[in-house]
Amino acid sequence: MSAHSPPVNSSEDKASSRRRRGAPRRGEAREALMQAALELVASEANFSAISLRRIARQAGVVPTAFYRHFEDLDALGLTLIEDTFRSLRQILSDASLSALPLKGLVRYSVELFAHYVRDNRLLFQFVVKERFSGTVAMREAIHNEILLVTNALAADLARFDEFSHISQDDLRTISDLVVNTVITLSERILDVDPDNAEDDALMLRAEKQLRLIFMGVGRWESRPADTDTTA
Amino acid sequence: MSAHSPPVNSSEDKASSRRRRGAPRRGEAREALMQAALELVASEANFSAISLRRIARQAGVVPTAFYRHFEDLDALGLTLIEDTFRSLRQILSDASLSALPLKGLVRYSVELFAHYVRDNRLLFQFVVKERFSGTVAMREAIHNEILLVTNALAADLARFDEFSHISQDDLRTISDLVVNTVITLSERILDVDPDNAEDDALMLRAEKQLRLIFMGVGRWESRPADTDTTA
DNA sequence: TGTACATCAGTGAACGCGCGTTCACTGATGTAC
DNA sequence: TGTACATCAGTGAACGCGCGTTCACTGATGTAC
Repeated sequence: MSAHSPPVNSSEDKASSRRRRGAPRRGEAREALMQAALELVASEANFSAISLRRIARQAGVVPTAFYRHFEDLDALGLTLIEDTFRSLRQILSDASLSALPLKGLVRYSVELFAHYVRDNRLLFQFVVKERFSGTVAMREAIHNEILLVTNALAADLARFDEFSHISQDDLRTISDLVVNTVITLSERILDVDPDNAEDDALMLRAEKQLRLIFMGVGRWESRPADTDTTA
Repeated sequence: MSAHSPPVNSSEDKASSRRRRGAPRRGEAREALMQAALELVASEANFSAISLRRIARQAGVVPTAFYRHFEDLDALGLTLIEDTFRSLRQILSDASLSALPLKGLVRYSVELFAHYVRDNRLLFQFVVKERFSGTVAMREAIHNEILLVTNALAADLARFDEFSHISQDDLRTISDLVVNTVITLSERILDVDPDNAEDDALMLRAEKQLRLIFMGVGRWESRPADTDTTA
């Protein structure tokens, strides 16, 4: 650009490079800020590395507008985590897994969960990144929500006759292993291109691992005997 | 402090609040910078949230000294990850697990690993925090190192007669599940006070989960038959 | 339906601060003789 | 052992920049009449 260019150009350039979307309509800024934070975290960094000003810019809003909706960045982060898990809890209770026959349950659950993770990519990417690196409040919130899911799974498992020989405590230990395996699956799905066929291989592996676990449960006694190969 | 205090005091205050340790001796600054980064990440944030200047201050060194040892912060981060895993690989190969009897191996491995994690708290806390939230280069480095450990475990398992009926591919799937379980154990140990007795409960749970997995392996066939409860 | 008014979401200027990086420098350490 | 010199780890001043937060403001929307 020559020094004689009319100033209006540089002003337009500045506006387009600093704002990713048109200014949101009145009342939509809160949603726009949350979406902007998710997009920035997913596309380049973690939450602690993006600034309030960058989020506002991405949302098409002036930095000070942020304070109309959130006290600070922490509050925004916690809201995103609450949103993710409120919606996950809904999905899981709608699915009412314990009403289904045990046969085929593993495949069905893995597919349900993988589908849900793909449908909520940005939210899950956020949670995965912040689970260990977020603020104490964010990490505790995530940890507690995962604990709720684990306990709910243990309660669901307790309703199957096949597991009646397992103690409550052992059912929680088993659920913990299952939940960790499913979390690992989500982390991997999120690491791969959205419509990559590799997803299928990841799901198959997780399925195999879960079936392996339930095979072990078949032989499990809550006071394991010496039949244990590695005791 | 009154307005009449001699200026020398404020100068001393400033020095002590800005420098955590005495200036390192010549040639020790590189180590001091790495240690400072680990301390800051462990005690308050993740790597992307701490600045070059904070690290230098914590190390007792002027900010520009940083450039004598690392090209930028990324280079420091990658060095810390390489260090962690070089040392972990050493431990694991020294332990030569495949030379031990299968009986008792789970307990022995869990204890070895937990001990090692506790002995290298800061390094592991760094890796756990950066595994998903670090730069692409850091995440890839960590991912690749974990893959190496998983493959080594699969190779070790292949040497046991007890697993001769399992295909190479399934051994990797099993090793993957084992490694993920052990990673989860480390994350939990690191989340708890260094000398907290809760560690024992965490180790017992991980041990149970691993024994459960190996019980499943006993029933596993590489082309699983209909005996599978949940197929 | 039309008008006056209150509310409050969004604005834009301004502030002081810590940041990463540059540069020319200093002075301790190791080496050659 | 003693001296002269080269190296280069560590220094300190300086820069321009984006940051979070404050403040007084504007003007669109919803409500009362």
